[in-house]
Amino acid sequence: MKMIDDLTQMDYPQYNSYKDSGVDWLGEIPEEWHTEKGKWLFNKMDRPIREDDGIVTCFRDGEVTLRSNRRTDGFTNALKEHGYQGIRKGDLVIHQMDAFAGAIGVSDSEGKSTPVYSVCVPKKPDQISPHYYMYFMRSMALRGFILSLAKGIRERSTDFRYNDFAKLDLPLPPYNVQIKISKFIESRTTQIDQAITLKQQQIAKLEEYKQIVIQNAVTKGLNPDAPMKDSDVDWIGDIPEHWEVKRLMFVTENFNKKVLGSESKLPYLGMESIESKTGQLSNETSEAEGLASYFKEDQILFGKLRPYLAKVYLTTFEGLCSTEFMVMSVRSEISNTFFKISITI
DNA sequence: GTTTGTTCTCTGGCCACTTT
DNA sequence: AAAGTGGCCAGAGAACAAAC
Repeated sequence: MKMIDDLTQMDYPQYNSYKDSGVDWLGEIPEEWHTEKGKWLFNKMDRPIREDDGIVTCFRDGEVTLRSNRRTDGFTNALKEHGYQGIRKGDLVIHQMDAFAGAIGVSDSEGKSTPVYSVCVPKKPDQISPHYYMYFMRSMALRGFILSLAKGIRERSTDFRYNDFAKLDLPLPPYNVQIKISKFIESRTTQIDQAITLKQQQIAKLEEYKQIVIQNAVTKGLNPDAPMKDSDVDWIGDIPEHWEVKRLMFVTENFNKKVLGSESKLPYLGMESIESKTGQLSNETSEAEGLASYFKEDQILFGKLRPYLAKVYLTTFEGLCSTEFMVMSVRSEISNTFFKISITI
């Protein structure tokens, strides 16, 4: 928790005075900043390609790099590479079709790309930082700004081309401030990413520990000092002395009643209704069609299909389920919940 | 320049056929 | 009739290509 607090403590410097930018969607900006149209800031390039250029892709996470740096397949490949253009390191690349989803970035590679990218270069390199505008535009994109400019009706394709960019009023902080802002974002996001990685490792460890706790409890009991004996079953190993090993067939009954779904009003559970591993019931109960299996309260449903998904559910009501579930009644001397946990792991 | 269509991958889920 | 085996399918997500 401490780490999160540290990271989210705001320590942004405040400016002494702000002014109205004169642009609706920008609101107030610091006194010493200006605004400029995109076309004043960047030129759209259209470079010829070179012989040994590799293909550069602008990804939605903002990385602009040679394809070969990320993966080798999964791309749609051009047959003729019609209209391909050159890209240089440091170019600001705006993906006309995917900008709305964040595909805007500064290239770290040299190469060629599809013509749907707007490849931009600062008009005055000593006054304009591509990185600052990359962060600015990505932030706008991810907040839905570009989507809001959409003129078309197609769902996952919002055109955002250089001309649209050219018409936008953008903030223009002094150059050294642009650099500062970019550096700040970079170091902050790196820190946050590191924190995320750390947390994920901790979560993974805890998950593993949870499994061990459960597994030990169901296979070895709660008393660590209890005398053990060999269960004579390879995959179980030692068990407490006073335990027995029984085949599933002796503790459960395969309860198998098939019903035509259309003849019943009972709620129906499909495979998708039970969450993997956790055995949680999602609220999606639906109408049964065709043949279904019938179950009563307090029975165990075990997903037979792709059993590694570990879909196990202890029923709390009467209903129908997909025939891909095995319906089992647990004999009275065994605890339902214990059984459920045992077969889930 | 615009718009519409492709291609691939991944994931989760259903179904049919053969064998016990 | 249950169990085992493999194929099929749909939908979402990604990243474009190419035809107008």
